Amino acid sequence: MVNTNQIAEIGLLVGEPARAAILTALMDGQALTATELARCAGVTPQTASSHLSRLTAANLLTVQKQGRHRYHRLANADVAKMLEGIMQIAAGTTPQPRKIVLGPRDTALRKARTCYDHFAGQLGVAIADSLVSRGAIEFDDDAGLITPTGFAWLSELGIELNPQGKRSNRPFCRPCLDWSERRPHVAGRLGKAICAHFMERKLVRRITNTRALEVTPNGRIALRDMFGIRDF
Amino acid sequence: MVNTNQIAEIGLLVGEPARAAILTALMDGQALTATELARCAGVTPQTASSHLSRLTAANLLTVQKQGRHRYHRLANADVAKMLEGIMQIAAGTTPQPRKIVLGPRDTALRKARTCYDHFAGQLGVAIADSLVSRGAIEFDDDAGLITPTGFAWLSELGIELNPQGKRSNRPFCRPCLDWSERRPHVAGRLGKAICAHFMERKLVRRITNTRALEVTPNGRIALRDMFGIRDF
DNA sequence: AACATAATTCGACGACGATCGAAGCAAATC
DNA sequence: GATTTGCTTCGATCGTCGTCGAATTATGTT
Repeated sequence: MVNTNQIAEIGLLVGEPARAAILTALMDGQALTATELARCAGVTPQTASSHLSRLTAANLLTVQKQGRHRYHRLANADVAKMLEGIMQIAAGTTPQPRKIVLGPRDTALRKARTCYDHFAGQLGVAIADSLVSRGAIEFDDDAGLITPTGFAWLSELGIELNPQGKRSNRPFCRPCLDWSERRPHVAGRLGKAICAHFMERKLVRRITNTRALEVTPNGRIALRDMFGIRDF
Repeated sequence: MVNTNQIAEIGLLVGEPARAAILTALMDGQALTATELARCAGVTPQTASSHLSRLTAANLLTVQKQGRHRYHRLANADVAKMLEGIMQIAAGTTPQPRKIVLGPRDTALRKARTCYDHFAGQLGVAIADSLVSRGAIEFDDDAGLITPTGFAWLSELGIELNPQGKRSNRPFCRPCLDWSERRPHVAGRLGKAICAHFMERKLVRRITNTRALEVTPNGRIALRDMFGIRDF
């Protein structure tokens, strides 16, 4: 049984700016080294190290040794999902002052980024809209479903979903409310599959040191042909 | 755009045992007074008051004045969902020492309780299992769906769902992984509707001062007739 | 072997915040 | 009006934790 102390422990871990920065930096599913995380959290490596060991001890992160580097990543998708939930609330907390000018980095993040293992930002939302409008998926606040025709169509595009080993015989997908767009994008198995598809074929590429993504020329063509998205 | 400080702020709020206790006490959707919350968090009313004002300022709680009492409740279902997510992780954090003996209160909570607006515990899981086994709903890790036959059958039982005004034309429901049973129970609109149905007809009743529920004699009959659940 | 870099541990400092007593308000009851 | 009860504000105390400098360990490079 979960007691309140265990809950508070998790909250405490997230409730520290440096650690929150580390966790959000890892939200895109990448594995980063301790020093990289220190830099993006704005603290010294010693401090980051202490944070990382605490996060790892609590099973929020896992470490992978590779030479003299230690790569840190989120322990599993559930942790990402929890962080999503917190970000959802955090976004609504302070009606943040209407920013007049967005920094270029912010703009890039809004445009396209990864969210653990799937697309988010305007790109993520545009893909979701396209899938909904052509009846490939159906969305609700809490749930999503891939229609039979959608399943077949995605298959033709080369996006394979493997629902074997699943409790259900229908292919589900998960809507994830985008905190920048305030509209749902596709998460879950389908979101992961789409993201992987684009990554493998180098249709998108990570902008170094951010969670932001850049759509390559081939990617632009693919977005138009697959999803009818023209302005990327 | 959500920055890390906003996230840390939420974490900080949850990351304090007294506040975590307050939030979990409100997880069942009830509204409680400041002193009640103080007692169940194990702090003095002054301390609780300070916590409550912070939680309210952050829009995690809302207050409702009624005479000389101030009733506090979770601001919305999203907050409950966020807490669910945290509890999910908290449950997995420490492989808690295998409890040999459970206190009577724990047993009652495991047996049946509310989770914001729906059933949880053995009761919640049993109902979910029953719905799945008779094909009324289908579950996946992240999503759930009410089948057409399930929809009709629930209607006959007097459990009405109103999917009007919703984005989708299909009735979805949300699986919510039960932290005591480690299996999904029904949340979302359907979960709420079932819970309301049972509450209205006094088929279950709250055990005072806990989130635990008691099944009344009529409730036992209803559970058997509706869902084929015999051992409650 | 010597050196450079990644990462951790240790210790000390400083700040934030949780707590409760005392006092102050507000609303109901006598 | 006086009293009781629910709740909040203020102020002081005390712990905890985040931080970084210095030193240590580990790995890779020259």
